[in-house]
Amino acid sequence: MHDIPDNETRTRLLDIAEELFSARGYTAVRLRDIAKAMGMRHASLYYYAPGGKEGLYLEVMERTMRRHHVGLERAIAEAGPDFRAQIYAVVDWLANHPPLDLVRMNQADMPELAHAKAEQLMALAYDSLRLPIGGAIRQAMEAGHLAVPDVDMAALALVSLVESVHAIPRLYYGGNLAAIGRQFADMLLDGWLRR
Amino acid sequence: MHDIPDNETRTRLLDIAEELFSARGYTAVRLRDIAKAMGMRHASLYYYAPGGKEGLYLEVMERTMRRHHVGLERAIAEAGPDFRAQIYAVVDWLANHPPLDLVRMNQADMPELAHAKAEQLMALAYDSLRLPIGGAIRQAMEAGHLAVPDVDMAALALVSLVESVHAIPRLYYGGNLAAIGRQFADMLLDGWLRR
DNA sequence: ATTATCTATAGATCTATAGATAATGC
DNA sequence: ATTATCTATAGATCTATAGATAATGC
Repeated sequence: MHDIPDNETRTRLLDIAEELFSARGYTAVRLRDIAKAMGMRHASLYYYAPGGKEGLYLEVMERTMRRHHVGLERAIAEAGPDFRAQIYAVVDWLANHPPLDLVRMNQADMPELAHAKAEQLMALAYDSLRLPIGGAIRQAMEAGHLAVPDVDMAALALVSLVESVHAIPRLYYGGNLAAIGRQFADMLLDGWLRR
Repeated sequence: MHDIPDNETRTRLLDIAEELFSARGYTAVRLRDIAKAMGMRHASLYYYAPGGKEGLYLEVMERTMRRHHVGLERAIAEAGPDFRAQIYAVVDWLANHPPLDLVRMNQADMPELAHAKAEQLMALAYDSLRLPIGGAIRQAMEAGHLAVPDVDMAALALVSLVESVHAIPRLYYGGNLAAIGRQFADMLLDGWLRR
């Protein structure tokens, strides 16, 4: 068996696979689709991804989640001490990456994978979002700026709410996902009710 | 060609197909899965659904959305005048029906269907949620109880937020989806920030 | 000799159709 | 005669593998 190359073409494969898997999920993406976007025959994908479709999906999604972990951590750190600025940094980060549909992953993608691998991936996914965002929330809680019933749930709620911009038909918005994401985040921060 | 029967078996088919399509989406559900849950051979499904997989999906999801429209309308009406009670009624309604993943529908399911049918279904989906929930929001706005930047967006945000309970691993919660849904809705109504 | 592709194809799986069969209803 | 299933199978599509081929590197 050949060594798996670690070059530009391979990262391009991971990027393209990420884009497709993130948007459409495990089953709806065919190796053909990935190959077409790569400009090669689907058989050639096995040169870069000997683990086949399942191996590629797992590798790609793990990479996605690790990137989110460090990226969110950094985005929050660079946003300074203001909580809303930190949340906007989270929104901008999420809006500038492929959609992250945790419901679909949980309900549709995971059942197609080996059980142990699936559990491991979902645990990584939750940690990658929970830890950075939860950290920011916890800090603001301790400073007395906000009150949420459960920090982890709140972090998950923010992600789900922001990601729901991908459910808005393209016609409806000007294409600026981050702007709508911030609007959604504002609703969550300020609340609907007048006081 | 035979007439399509309109009996108990057929509604059972629609119910089972709804459960599976709603949870896992168009491509991840095989006619075999539906047949297995029905306790028949997959070829027999064509007796009740001559439109095949695509026809069945469209019919089932249209039925789902129409049911949501009238069901939400009624649930809100029966909740009385208090806005939070109306929102809880929405949460309870959504929590007691199969998951509704608009991002997955938009990004993964629709591209698999005939374009015109897909557009029609998504329009129906948005209207079915927007009209009842948006109605309740608008009324509370006019009464001066709340302020949201965009009523339709707010309605979509609520649905997405509540449906995200389906992203929580079963282990984590006690199984009471509606309770977590209410907790999420409270976050949106009251806001995270202290004032 | 190694690297990065391709063609060809096996094998599995899926949707869909044709036609047989058993049970029920007139 | 109608209704509700089934078996068998065609045809399409998907993943995966084997082995050929061309280009590049030593």
